Amino acid sequence: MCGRFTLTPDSGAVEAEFGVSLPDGYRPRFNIAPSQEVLAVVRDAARGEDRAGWLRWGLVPHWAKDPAIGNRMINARAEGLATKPAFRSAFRERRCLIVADGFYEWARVPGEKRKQPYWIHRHDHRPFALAGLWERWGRGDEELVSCVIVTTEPTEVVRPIHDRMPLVLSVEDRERWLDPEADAGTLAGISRRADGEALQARAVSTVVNSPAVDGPECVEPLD
DNA sequence: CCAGACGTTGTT
DNA sequence: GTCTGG
DNA sequence: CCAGACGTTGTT
DNA sequence: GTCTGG
Repeated sequence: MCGRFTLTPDSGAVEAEFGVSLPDGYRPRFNIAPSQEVLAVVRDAARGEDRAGWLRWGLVPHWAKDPAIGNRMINARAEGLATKPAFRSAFRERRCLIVADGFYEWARVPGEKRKQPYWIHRHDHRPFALAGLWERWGRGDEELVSCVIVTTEPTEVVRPIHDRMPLVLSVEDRERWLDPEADAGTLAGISRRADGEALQARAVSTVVNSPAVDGPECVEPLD
């Protein structure tokens, strides 16, 4: 699955990769956890351009009575996007890119209780896009704009570590995912497999386990 | 009809 | 054990 | 995902 | 809001 990720490059590298200007408050992050603000790119149909902004991680559907439901809606299985009541409308109308340069997965250590965290990132350390959906909930002061990260089968590099991973989009699929006119077949094709081409995994310290720790020590190789 | 869920992961 | 919060 | 709480009353 | 279950 995907319950923690990183966005460590400086703002210039992110702007260059995605061709957008970043919102206020950008800083490199080494341990982004659910319920926190994540950087996302959405297509602004009115302006005919893509925009980057902050979304709260943990989808709160517009019909939710209690926004705390978002604490549990952090991932959406790609296989169910078109049919699950909680995701269906967002899948049709509100797809987005979640900007990351790596994500964490915890592997069970055979015969032990503890789990070993791994940081999965690109060889070239470029930032990339995770497939996401977003929603608006509430109005006025209460308004909450939230998102969920789509998960799928692991690629070769991730398979030994975990049985799910976020849907990493190729550069070409970013455009298809954001296209409001995208047809169901195209989206299903994209959802089937993450782009694992450039990914590698490194074991890291369990300091990353605590969401309160958000420094470079989270991604340091364990050696 | 109304009531109640609406989700994923991991673990058993 | 299960839920909430980060 | 993991960490940490999990409760009420009354008194300060 | 919309679907499923009773």
